[in-house]
Amino acid sequence: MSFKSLIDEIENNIHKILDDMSIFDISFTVEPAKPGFGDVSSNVSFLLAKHLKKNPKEIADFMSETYQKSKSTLVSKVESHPSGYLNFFANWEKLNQLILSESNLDEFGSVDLGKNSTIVVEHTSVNPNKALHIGHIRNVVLGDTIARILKKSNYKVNILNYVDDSGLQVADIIVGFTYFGFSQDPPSGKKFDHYCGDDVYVKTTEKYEKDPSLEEIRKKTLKDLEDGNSEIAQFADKITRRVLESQLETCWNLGIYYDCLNFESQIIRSGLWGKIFEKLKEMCLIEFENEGKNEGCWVIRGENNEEDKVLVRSNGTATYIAKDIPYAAWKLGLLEDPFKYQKYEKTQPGNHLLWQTTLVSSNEIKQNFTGEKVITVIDSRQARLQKIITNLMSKFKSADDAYVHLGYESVTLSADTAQTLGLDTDGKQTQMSGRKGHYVNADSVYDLLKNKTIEETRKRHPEMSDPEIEKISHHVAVGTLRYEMIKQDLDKIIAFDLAKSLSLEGDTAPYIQYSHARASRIIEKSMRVPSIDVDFSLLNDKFELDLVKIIGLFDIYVLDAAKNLSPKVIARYCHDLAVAFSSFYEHVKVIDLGNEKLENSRLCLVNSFKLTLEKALELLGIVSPDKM
RNA sequence: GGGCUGGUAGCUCAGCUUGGAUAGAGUGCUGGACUUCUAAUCCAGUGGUCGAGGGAUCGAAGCCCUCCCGGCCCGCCA
Repeated sequence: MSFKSLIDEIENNIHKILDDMSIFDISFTVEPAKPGFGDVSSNVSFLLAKHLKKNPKEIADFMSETYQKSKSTLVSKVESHPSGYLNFFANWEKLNQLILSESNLDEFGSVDLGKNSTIVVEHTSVNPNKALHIGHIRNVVLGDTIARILKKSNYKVNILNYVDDSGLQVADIIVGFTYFGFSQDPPSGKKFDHYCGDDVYVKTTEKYEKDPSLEEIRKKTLKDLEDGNSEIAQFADKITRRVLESQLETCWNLGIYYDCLNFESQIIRSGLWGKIFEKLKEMCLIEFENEGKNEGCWVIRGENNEEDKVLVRSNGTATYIAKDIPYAAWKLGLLEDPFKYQKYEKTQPGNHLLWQTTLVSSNEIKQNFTGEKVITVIDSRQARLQKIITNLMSKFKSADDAYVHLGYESVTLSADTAQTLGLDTDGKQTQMSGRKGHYVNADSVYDLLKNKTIEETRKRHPEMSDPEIEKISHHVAVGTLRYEMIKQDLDKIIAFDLAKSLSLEGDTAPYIQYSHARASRIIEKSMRVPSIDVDFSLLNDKFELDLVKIIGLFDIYVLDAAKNLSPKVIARYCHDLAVAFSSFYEHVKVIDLGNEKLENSRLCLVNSFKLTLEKALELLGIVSPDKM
């Protein structure tokens, strides 16, 4: 609750006033005020202006006068602004106590949007034929952050990673291994996923371009992959699992964990498609074409001028999108589960239990990773296909929002970074391409960031041990990378620039983490345990109250982020918190004041800030170091 | 051609869902603050026809329409 308590009080009082006037159908806002306009503002006068045919200022005068008579515990003053706004000033002594006490609770910032319902978040889902590049990281970080925010909002979250182990991209590296003589062992020091992506995949696809006749081999390999008993499929399974393991190392290093790995090959072999196909026919969601260009195919009719989409070819085989339909339905729990479950071979850091589907027998008890709602994180280039699936699922589930495609714009290479990769893009940003080898590996960006941070940390702390520097630098590097991936809106392209991404100043994770380190240091140097049994009336200057206020807004932003599936809301909140604290830090001394009561009150505030920032950063998967 | 999407300060972006006060950050540039709880910081200044035009409104960056510019998608490929 916290700051929300103040808002609720005002909202209730205004409602009562309106009730007395017999006005019931007005949805006014009561929001945290802009700086310089009190603590909370309401636009109620503007809305009444229409209703009562008076000007907003007159109404605001009337409202503020009437409001004085209301029962107030957290409001100290109401003012009507000449513009027509109604501005409220808080009783800070009481609000300080309320906010700072609550911020000490573990569940501070939690909201109950989910009512403990189950939701599936699927993310990552990178073809297991290459290493993750910086574009994949946007997906991974976005998905992981959303999952964290939803957990904080009282959803039970099942996090899935869909492993497309039977597609064309996998076929390509298998062709490389079986026909072009690539060794199964990478050069020493190179991760297996990097080797498959940088060498086998890129060089194999180069060969196709020179010799189009190789297309036959490619097609045949792809077909063999779908038949689980073929030698090729078994070999591919071995290879893709090695790549997957390398990819997971990258994700785990960034603090990203999963609940279950789902394999496309198993979905294909499970026979789920056949069941869905029958259901689609029964429900008349697809049509058989007797003539025209799609003669002999089953299609989904296109909406608003869009082309029809073929689901089943005239030769009876299913297309790519058709494979996604049973999986989507499975995630929503609409199909009888054909899978058994095993623990993944490797343990995730922090002992987060990781399961995987299997079609062979398993001694483990049956698991359930489906959800009442499903969020699938895929970049917006797939928006059209995802829209088709969303439509189908809304028919199956009779709910419009059961299946959500969470789309986001891609990460491109800035002109400068493209140039360092040897590409001339005429001064423009350019799309990454795994096939062509035009990308920046996630692992290498992490390494660069970490090395730079090690250097910076060593400069500041010559006394620090190497393992400690290493640990701090890891958290800062991960934080920097994660923050860059979510701080802007999902519909903005990120033009990744290697040089600029190494900045550790300004609106970056290190700036935010640094504010936490400063707060920790104050507490450490005080040689005291912060308490909430302090005199809250002593916290009364602008820098102190600004900080209390923003601490109190945590749950409001969590709710906003969860409702709108918008992690950048939390990123901005963390930044705002850090700005408020940095400003406080420069202007307000906390220890060695010679006034123990005041020191204790300020220490309580510093500790509240520290605890709240830790919780907020945790939602972004960013660790808060005590020193840096 | 159709569908989706972006256009706000030199650059990168908030604000738009729910119209109202003075359009905010970061970065850049200029200047100032470290014997002090860590300068990965703070403070001040600089910088805006909110892509263009029209419409409804007492009131538009925001809503509606048209247009311009950029990006992505549109296979019986995956």
